[in-house]
Amino acid sequence: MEFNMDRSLGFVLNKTALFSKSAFNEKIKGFGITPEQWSLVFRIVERSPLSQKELSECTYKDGANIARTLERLEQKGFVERIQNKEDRRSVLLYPTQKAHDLVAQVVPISQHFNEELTRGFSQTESEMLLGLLSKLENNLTQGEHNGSNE
Amino acid sequence: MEFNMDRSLGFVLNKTALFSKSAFNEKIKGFGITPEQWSLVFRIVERSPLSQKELSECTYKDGANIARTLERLEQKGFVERIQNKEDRRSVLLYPTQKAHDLVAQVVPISQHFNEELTRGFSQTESEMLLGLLSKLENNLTQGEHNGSNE
DNA sequence: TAACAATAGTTGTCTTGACAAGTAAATATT
DNA sequence: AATATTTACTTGTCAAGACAACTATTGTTA
Repeated sequence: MEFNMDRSLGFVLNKTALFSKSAFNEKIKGFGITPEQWSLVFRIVERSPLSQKELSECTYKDGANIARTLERLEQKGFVERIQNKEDRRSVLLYPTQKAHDLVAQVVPISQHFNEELTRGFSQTESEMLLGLLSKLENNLTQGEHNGSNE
Repeated sequence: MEFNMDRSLGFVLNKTALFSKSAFNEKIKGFGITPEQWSLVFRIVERSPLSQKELSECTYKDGANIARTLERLEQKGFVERIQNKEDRRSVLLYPTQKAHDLVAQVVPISQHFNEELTRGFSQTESEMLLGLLSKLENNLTQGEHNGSNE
């Protein structure tokens, strides 16, 4: 059947992403957050006040999952959710001091982690990898619009 | 705080992998399987008879998750689990005819999907991407052995 | 203005991943 | 041979992703 799964990009991509997430989780679990939670907290500190919809867009996550993860972050004291006066359907997200402290501590860890991921990479290789991943993503998101018959 | 999450490799990798998995899911959901289930069925057809442990190793998945996904695949009639006579702790996995038929149909779809992912890539770029991902994975799995102080 | 559609969030369900704890069988140790 | 350890698998729990159905609010339009 001549199909090599170990060289199948989808499979490799998924595997590598899981490895990477797991390794990053190791680095930050001491702070009481997961990698997904970290990405939300970072965005909120970076862009507050923003709505859940906006957070959903900039993290590429489903609104439903955002809602439930925010619930946990609120319980753990990283985020406050306040109803938007201008649009009472939406909620505005605010980071607590604890969130600011977290960002101050975890940003250097994230930076170091990224360096670890690309250990032994030339500057060109790092850029190339990001570039190819983004090109790949474009192929996918464009494929959503036109039919798949080509 | 000067940290660009959109150029953070871990974040980008995770996002791209999810996009890719979701797009592949679109292609195969008509067959009644998920991408993860597909990877198991393919390996079983490719390597049967094999144990859950061996399947776990070649798919890089947790034994517990393998067990539960196999349960679903068994219910759906893709796999049979038969106790190993030589080692009664372990189970040998056998594909059904339905699994063989599935592989015959989905392998071409997977191949085409991989081409779609790398649309507009030169041969060199495709190789480069796989190579860089594998280099990145090495950085992670080596990091498990020595300390993180370097 | 009343009916309708669109939007922001929430809740439910299923699948998967990570991880811990458990069982049963095989292997190693004494 | 009896005890301990390791191994293969199972089960439970939580976080998360995908997706559908739902509520409340806002926007549109007839």
